[in-house]
Amino acid sequence: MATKPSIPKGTRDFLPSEMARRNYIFDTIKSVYSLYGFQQIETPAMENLSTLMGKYGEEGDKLLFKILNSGDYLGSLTDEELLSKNSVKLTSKLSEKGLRYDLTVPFARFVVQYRDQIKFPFRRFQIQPVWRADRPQKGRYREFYQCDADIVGSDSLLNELELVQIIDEVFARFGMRVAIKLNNRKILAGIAETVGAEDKIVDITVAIDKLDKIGIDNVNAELLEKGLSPDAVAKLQPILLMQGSNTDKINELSNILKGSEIGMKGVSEMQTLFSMIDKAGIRCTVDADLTLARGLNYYTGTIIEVKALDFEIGSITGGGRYDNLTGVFGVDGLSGVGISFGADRIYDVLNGLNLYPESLACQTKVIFLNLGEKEVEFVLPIVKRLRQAGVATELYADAAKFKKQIGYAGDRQIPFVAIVGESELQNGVIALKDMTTGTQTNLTPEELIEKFTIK
RNA sequence: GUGAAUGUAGCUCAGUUGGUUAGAGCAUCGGAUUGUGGUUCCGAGGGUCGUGGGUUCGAGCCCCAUCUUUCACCCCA
Repeated sequence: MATKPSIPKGTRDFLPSEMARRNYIFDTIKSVYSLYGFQQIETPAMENLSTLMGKYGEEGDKLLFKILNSGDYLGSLTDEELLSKNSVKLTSKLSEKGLRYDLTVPFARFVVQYRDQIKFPFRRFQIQPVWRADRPQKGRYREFYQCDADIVGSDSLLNELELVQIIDEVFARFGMRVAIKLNNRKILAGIAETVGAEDKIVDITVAIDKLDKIGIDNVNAELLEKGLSPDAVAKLQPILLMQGSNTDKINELSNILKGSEIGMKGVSEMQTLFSMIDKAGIRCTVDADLTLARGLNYYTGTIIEVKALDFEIGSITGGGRYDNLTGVFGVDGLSGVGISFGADRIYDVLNGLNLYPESLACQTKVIFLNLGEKEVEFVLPIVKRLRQAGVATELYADAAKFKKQIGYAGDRQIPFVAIVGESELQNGVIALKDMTTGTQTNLTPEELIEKFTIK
């Protein structure tokens, strides 16, 4: 071992105790998805670069991990190409595969490819890692899990409602307080149209997305810098500073945007969605937030973002509607809407707030100590019967010192220790020690099995 | 991609203005205690001071490069 072994930057190993917590997160999300009728799929870690490139904007392309072609990948290059040192050009020759950047684009590819086998509207969920060649920092990794649920092939706003309900249910199960923020890309388009800067919609959304972070003055400065006219910036102010209840905001918007057809469409969608949310009885707060933009530029309708209320971290869940995602793969007219839980950030929040259930500490319920050959012979069938009854049971493999064995049980946080030594063997009983209280009782094998199976 | 900070034992850190064999606590392992842990006492193992250069009689300490981790920007889960 010449150098210390290590893992690539922005990646992580997970110890058993961490996996127990992570599985709790995945299992919770999974069971809620299933409850709403979503079906699981998986796609490969790597995709053809042609599938990935150009779907996430210029920035996104830079953040794609590319996989070097196998074999003699330099052989086909001309000297001129090699000496040009043009990374962008050479990349297309050296690499034709990349690691997936998110789950939505591969899903769009999947839908197009299997459209003859899929029954629409298609509700699928997918829990897999994605990779981004970003510089890691707090809550930001190069390999992280997304937990996506999407509905494809339905325009109904009922889908948006169900996604909001899923978010509500999942975070209720986690015991986390969150705020759901909603906006609509059509409203943003309407705003751009109303201030007379349709072509600047991306710049506008990116800038106003930062409002609560950098303040109104900086947002205005950025807008001007991006080439927006002072007049347009002035017109934007009442929208940026809009206050009040969701209904107030929607009413005011419908007033401001009445000249914009697309804007009014967005307002009406938002109105419908909020009235459904009111009737459905959502536990967490749901706010209309006009400064919510979200970076991914394929969203075309509702956009959703979730923030934790008691922990400082980026958004922990996001999503929205995209009218024509499959269009880039040659199939038009399929509308989709989806959300993605950021499992790694949720993990950070649950860790920070210590919100895990007690039962996660140890899966094993009981461990039998190994106090000699005869004792093990007696214990072996009991262990088997416990396992058949579904009780997670261990048997200490080595006839080590008593103290060492019971110390092992303590360190592993195994709640019960079953002791069979010389005297227990003679009486045909098992001494069961409750590790949390320290009390110990003698039980017959039948009593022992009964005790664990009744619970 | 831009700008900063950081790096000494498995972990958290000491380490005097550069000066002999680099320390502590926790953790690990062993013993006191041949059947009772998580809270006793004793002992042991473990570091080419992130890596590579340089300055110096001499570098953990000063300089340069590089990598790692962390933070901000960009962007995002």
